[in-house]
Amino acid sequence: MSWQEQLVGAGYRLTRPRSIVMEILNNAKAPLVPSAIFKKAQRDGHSLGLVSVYRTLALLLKLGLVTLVHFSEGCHAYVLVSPGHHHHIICVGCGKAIEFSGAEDLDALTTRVQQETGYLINDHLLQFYGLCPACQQAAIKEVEWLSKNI
Amino acid sequence: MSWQEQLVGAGYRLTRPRSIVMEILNNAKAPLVPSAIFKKAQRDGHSLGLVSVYRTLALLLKLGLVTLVHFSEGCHAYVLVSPGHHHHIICVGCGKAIEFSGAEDLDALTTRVQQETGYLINDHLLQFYGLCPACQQAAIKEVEWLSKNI
DNA sequence: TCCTAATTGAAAAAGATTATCAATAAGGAG
DNA sequence: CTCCTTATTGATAATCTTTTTCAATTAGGA
Repeated sequence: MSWQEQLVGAGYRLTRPRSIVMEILNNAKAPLVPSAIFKKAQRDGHSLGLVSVYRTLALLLKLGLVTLVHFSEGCHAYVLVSPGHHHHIICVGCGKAIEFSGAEDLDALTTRVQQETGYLINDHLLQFYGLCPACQQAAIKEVEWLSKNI
Repeated sequence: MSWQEQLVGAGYRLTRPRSIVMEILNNAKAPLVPSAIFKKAQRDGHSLGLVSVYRTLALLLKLGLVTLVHFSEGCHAYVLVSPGHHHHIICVGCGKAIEFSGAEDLDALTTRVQQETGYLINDHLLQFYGLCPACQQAAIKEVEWLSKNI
């Protein structure tokens, strides 16, 4: 299914700005930040507002047509690390983050990806997202309450 | 080695603002953004400039005492995804990103972390960073040139 | 071709981050 | 313990990113 079909299928209109953004992303060899997409569009002679770039990206993200790439700089949250532990699992309910060990588990994957892609890997970013035990309990209680009162 | 020793050992001074930031991070149950650290300090009656929070975090990051946590929102770069492929390896030389498959390799780790932490995992973020083949070549040429001309 | 509602763009607001520079304070020397 | 030097701080301002607002535009069905 083409992205146009996905877009229309989800009830959105196929518009000029959306086509421009998709075309630019399609021709890009590296991830682009919104302002870069905006500038590229201008250089290509397209009329496109920066705000529309933001809105289009948010939509494409929702549709799963694009994904985010995290560089080391930017706006992030900070947590302390223990020696040797550099991976976190973050609760999407309350934000609580705890560390977990297991970088070794990535070794096999790292080696394989290096061979397949030809890239020389020297760092990685791995994070899990989920519900902490407390938020799981809260979610269960919520469901119980709903089933009893609705 | 305590963080104070690490700080001083690296040639930095042990100051009030740095202690406050470390204490707040130490007591935090979730990752904190700079402004949240700043507000917490104010609520605790500490005098601390927001700018110092930024500077302190940058320093702690350099020393490896804190790490970044990436939430799904925020300022990031965007790339297209292929169906089923949601992981990227990004060249730190030129920014070029390509996808790789292998989410299955995380299954065992996911299961183990779920058991160990009690979290219910429903998403993850995995990215590799390294040098693409072209940038590796460029790096090799650079070294050759240096060894010949210096 | 017309109509309606989704979408856009410009401007402004809100937030986040960085640069500047005089005032302050950490920590070694005496 | 006091003084001195210099790293560090905090206030202000500048810069940049992202979101909000709202009137004008336009996609796509009638």
